[in-house]
Amino acid sequence: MVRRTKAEAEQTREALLAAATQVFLKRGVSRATLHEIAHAAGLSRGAVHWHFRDKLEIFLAIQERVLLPNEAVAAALAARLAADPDLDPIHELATTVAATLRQLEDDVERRGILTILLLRCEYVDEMTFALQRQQKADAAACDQIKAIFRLAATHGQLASLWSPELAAQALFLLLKAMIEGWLRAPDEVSLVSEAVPLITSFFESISVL
Amino acid sequence: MVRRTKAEAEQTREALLAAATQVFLKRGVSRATLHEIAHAAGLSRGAVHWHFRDKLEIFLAIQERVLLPNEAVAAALAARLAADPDLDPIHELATTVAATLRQLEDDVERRGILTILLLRCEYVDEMTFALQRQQKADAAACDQIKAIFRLAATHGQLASLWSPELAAQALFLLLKAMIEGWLRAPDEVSLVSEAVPLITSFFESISVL
DNA sequence: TTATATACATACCGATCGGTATGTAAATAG
DNA sequence: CTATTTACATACCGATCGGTATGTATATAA
Repeated sequence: MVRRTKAEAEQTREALLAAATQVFLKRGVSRATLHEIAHAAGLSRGAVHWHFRDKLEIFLAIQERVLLPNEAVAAALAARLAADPDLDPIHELATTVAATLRQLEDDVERRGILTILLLRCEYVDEMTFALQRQQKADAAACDQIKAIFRLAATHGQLASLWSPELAAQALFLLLKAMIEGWLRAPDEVSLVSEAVPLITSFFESISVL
Repeated sequence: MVRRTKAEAEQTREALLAAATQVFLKRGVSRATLHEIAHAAGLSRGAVHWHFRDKLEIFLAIQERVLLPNEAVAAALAARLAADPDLDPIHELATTVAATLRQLEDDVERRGILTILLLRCEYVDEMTFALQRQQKADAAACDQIKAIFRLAATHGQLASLWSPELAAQALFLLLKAMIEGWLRAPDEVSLVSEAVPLITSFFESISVL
């Protein structure tokens, strides 16, 4: 067989990850075979074992390629507020949420990976590490949203019914559940058109008029 | 081996289902072996194959033993309102949600099964049927909650910001996400103490004062 | 009481899969 | 230009697992 250059080798590594994503999606992580992954990439198991120690390493490499939805919201929001600290925090939060949902809806690869994380993976033994990672990321994102709402509360923008922590928790949970519902119903539901009215009502409902 | 009476045979069937639940929880549905299940029940694979065609049949039998959380809320609520149609629908809904959460928190077996459905199962090939069943149950439950809020709206109890459908959807999603978060964090979180304040704020927030 | 069906346990078998050892041609280092 | 390493492909091997066939003692029907 022809030996490849370093650049070509990197390409085959990418091809293996892309193939593994498809195989994980179609067959689930457990049933996915190293041979299936190699074959889907037009390669042999030798290539797989050269680039990755085992299936877990492939899975983790794929997982690290995506931000969880709430993570993405928190990251985008932090970037915006860092660029212009005078922006209205709640307004920016609402805008960022909508923008993140719009981006997500069109990103087929991210949707695939998130589907794998949610519906094609059994979090057991070595895989529990992956779940812990997701939980930490979610907790961090929720904390960032809480900070935003605390800021909003000091500006008197939050209705008295909602503590900043409770409002953040609610938004976090709504986002999570909406996206999970979308991932569960392939092609039946439009994420943005279902989610935006709901978060709009939510933001109006927790805001001081 | 001693042949059992019909009643004893039914007991071993139950023992196999209980053992399978534990094995699914610890090892995930995919990795769970028929031998593991049999061994956990103190039996042999012969017993498993006598009572069940294959692992899928065991899984489906276990799945049918539980109501999904939102299903349980809808069912309990329907029973209450059937018994006394003059009850205040929103108040009963809030009460039923809290009661259902309380029940769920103490029911170790249900928690285990729900954990399997959420985190120990890859919904692929034959398993997609199980996911479809869950989706249908969720949709039905959401529809029942919508009906409650429509009723409340006709009584003028719903704040104008929230359409009955949107309010139902929001409650449905909040419940779902809270319970999923609880299932993901074994023993770290108390479901009731985290969830009740949130749904309380939610109900106050969507209600007309 | 006897025949049959039941409720399992045991044994065998073929398929599959991952790890590893090995082969090999080309890239790259010297 | 040669030696070595790289980037794979191929081959072998042992473990595992599910299906099935078979054994068997007892409950139950007649």
